[in-house]
Amino acid sequence: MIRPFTKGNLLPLETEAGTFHARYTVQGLASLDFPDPENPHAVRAAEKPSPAQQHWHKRTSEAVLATLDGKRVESLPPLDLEGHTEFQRRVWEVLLAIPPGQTLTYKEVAARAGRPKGAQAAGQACGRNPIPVIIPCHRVLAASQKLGGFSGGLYWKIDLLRREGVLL
DNA sequence: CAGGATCTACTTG
DNA sequence: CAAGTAGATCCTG
Repeated sequence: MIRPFTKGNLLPLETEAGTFHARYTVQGLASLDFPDPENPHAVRAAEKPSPAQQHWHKRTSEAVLATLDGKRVESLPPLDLEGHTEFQRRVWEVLLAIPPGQTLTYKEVAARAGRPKGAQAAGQACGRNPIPVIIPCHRVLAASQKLGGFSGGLYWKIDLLRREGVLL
């Protein structure tokens, strides 16, 4: 995934599942990328973070590691969701409230975001989530209890759910 | 206006 | 069951 004109500092985040990359602006965590599937432990960048960013990165790392372990996240860094729409932010707020091991359907997410008939729009918003894992878009399934989609690759959706003990 | 990480309600093998 | 069709819905660029 190439992001040529993004701003902020990109910091590597080591896990047993590979090296994620977190990007921070002056406002907080702005995006999280999955490890490179070709070379999971490759480090794409290690820029010089501000003290605040270093502090945030520690919390991000703990949150990602906890989620990979199926555990509840204690605290999050500030999230920089600027540049997105009202509806998207509402959907992401809904996702943040889903505990590990639990799932909602796209329809339920839409309803909680205030648009009971906007299931497809909710799916669209999930697909644009810039901070997967932390904003747990993997905990949203189709109404048929089937998987639905996942922009990070369905492998990750299955793996993250399995780590939380969700059976499909 | 077309296109989605959808849903429901069909109909057909 | 699975797969296909059709229409409804609504946010996005």
